[in-house]
Amino acid sequence: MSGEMGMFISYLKKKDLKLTDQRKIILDVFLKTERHLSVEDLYNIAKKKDSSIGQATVFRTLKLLREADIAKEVDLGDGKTRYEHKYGHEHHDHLVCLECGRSIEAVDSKIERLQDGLCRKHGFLPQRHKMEIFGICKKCR
Amino acid sequence: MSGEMGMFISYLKKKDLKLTDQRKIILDVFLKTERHLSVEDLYNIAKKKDSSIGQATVFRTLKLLREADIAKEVDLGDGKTRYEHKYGHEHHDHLVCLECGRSIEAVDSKIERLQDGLCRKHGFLPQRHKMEIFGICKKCR
DNA sequence: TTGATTTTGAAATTCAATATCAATTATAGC
DNA sequence: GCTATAATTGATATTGAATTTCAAAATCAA
Repeated sequence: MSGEMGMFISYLKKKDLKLTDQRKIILDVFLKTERHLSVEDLYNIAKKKDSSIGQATVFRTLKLLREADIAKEVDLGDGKTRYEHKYGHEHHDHLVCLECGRSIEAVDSKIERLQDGLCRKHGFLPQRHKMEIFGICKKCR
Repeated sequence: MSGEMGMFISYLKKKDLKLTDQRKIILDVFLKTERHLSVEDLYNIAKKKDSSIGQATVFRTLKLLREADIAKEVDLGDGKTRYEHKYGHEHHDHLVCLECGRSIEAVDSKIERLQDGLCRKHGFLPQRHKMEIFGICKKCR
């Protein structure tokens, strides 16, 4: 069992929620996919494992995964909310190209540390954050 | 005439767009309002100045103002896109409280500098960015 | 095993974002 | 000022992601 599955089980226990087959399959598939997934994307992949899984469940499970700090919301500026898992990934920001739509994952641990400091200065307890820079990428310039 | 109006006129000229009464009124009202405004919010305010102004025009004008770098998109996590003007404001991030919904504007020039550096390192030309930290504010803790 | 409670999936609903289109308006060139 | 051309407008319709609904099914503590 992966660490993420353990985190999820703990989270569900804490909230008096149940561990269902659907939730297990959705998390499993989610962790194995290295992409920014919309609800529909993940639904299409999960369906292959268990054709009875519905979109609503995927939607609800992604919300739970975000609360459990296993998933991260990403906005690529196309009007759909996308998710990525945190498994095996350092913190990173997204540089989203307005020309080709591709996104680069850029890491800077200093930024995160400064963000935490900023929160502390305001007595604010951070839970998650969203950070996307939109512009033109190297190739499109 | 404010600097912003000048910026807007230049932008419109560059794009071969026209300066209309509606656009002037919408920008004027937008600059005078110190709040995070949804399209509907701004529509309701602008309507008082000129009751013939339609939502669609407000929506389209806000888009133009963002392109002209006069407006900034803000996500307060309630599913509506909001806008704030940049007039008289330093760059700032938003700390959005998940309990009470209020948002704190927090400034850290170091973060912005690091972000620019990050972009440069990836050959990326930044145009705008979105940065919101969600958590619990001082009062709600 | 039981029973209270949660979960599920199909379908319906909501609602912000966006497109449509005929009428109106801005502006460059005469 | 006029005219032609292209852009703009606002009411309305449409889209589509996000969310809710609800009866049937599944979970799990006792």
